[in-house]
Amino acid sequence: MARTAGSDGERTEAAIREAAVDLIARHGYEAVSMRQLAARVGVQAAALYRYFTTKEDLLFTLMREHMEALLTAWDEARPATTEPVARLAAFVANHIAFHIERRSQTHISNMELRSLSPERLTFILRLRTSYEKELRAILREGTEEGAFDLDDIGLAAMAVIQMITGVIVWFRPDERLSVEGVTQTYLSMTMRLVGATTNRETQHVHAGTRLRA
Amino acid sequence: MARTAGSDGERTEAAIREAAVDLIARHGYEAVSMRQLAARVGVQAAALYRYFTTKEDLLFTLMREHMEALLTAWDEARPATTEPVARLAAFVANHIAFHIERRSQTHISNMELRSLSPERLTFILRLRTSYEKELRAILREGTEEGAFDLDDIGLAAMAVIQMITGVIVWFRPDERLSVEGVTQTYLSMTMRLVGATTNRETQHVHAGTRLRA
DNA sequence: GAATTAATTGAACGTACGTTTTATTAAAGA
DNA sequence: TCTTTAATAAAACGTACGTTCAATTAATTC
Repeated sequence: MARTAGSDGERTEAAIREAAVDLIARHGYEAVSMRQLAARVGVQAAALYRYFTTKEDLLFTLMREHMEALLTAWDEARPATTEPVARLAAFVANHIAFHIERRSQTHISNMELRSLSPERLTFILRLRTSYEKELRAILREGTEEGAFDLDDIGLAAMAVIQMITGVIVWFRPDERLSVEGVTQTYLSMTMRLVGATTNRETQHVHAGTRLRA
Repeated sequence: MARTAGSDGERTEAAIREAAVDLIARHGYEAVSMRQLAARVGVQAAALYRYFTTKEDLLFTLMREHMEALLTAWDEARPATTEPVARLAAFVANHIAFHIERRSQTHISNMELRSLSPERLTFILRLRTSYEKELRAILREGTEEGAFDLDDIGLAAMAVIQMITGVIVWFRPDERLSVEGVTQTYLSMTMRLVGATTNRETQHVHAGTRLRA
């Protein structure tokens, strides 16, 4: 046997990615063998190496694309307004929507970092940091404007990220809760957490507005 | 060679546990080999099997004892009062103190669940659930009494747990922040999150949550 | 329709793993 | 002191892993 009838590189590569995301999210990177992955795709293990030079290269590709997609999603969802509460709400809503839609990829990006080589780990962490910076900027500027009430911006940012990312640990789309309902609840918890001034728009919003660095 | 001079079963077992916690937390369960672990202990791999029947048995033992220790710690820290804010504050403070003190074990219990057999996984998850029930009870009763303002108890409980467990992801004891400072900040974020009635009770909080020495 | 390129198979390589077995020595008990 | 028990080493077993290589067939190009 050799090349099979109807074989197509693009389709095979897509099938590999899809199967890898599912298997790795379910069993963990180290627990999934190349033979197991190949079997799921319907191909021999050797065929995988036409698309990814090593197993780690496959993992890295999945992670990089996930992180880049997250940054892109936020770039597109980012609101024009400078109003802190609206910006924070947009960030949280986008984060939750993205993570629910891509549960498996997120799980991988959170759990399998230690299987990356040092250079690749650094690369992924840089992407993650630049995403977290977005939240910190919102919280910092909102605090400066008096819309939020925070002592420690970095600490609050970590708390918010942990809280809203935690959704994927327990939330299942088919349950009593809708995505919208969960998002609403998390939005209100977030606003309380950061001490957002409620309902009435803050009068002094524009007083101290500055451009971000 | 055979039994070595000064060898002692109890000391060896303790050394195995200690080395295993450190190595597994650092590299992951699957990435740590029995030979690597044995080398760290200063012993041959075969010697490990005198203390743990399999590699998974070792992992399970570490996890079970960690979860039981967590429940015991809360049992001892549980305040006599029924005052909701004080109870919640005690829970959060104990949780953070415990998790900072046992970073590596917590990391293992959170990350390596999928390496357990189904029965053992169920066992560990049962312990975890019974711990989370404690928090839910506090939030439910506090809400009924009007001390908290929550729509969805279960959802709020998950959010709080995720937030306060997240401390171990980034907190390092030797940094600008002290354990006490971090605990205080998380306490106030938690109280806001659950919509606790403020100020008067807040002072009560501070009085009731002195950290155990 | 011949030549070239794309896609895959099947077999193999070397290595590392968890675990078992057997032998051997140290310590404890009689 | 002699016997028993505790603690370990050393070697081996079978297996599964990531990866490579050569051969082979399908699709595309000229």
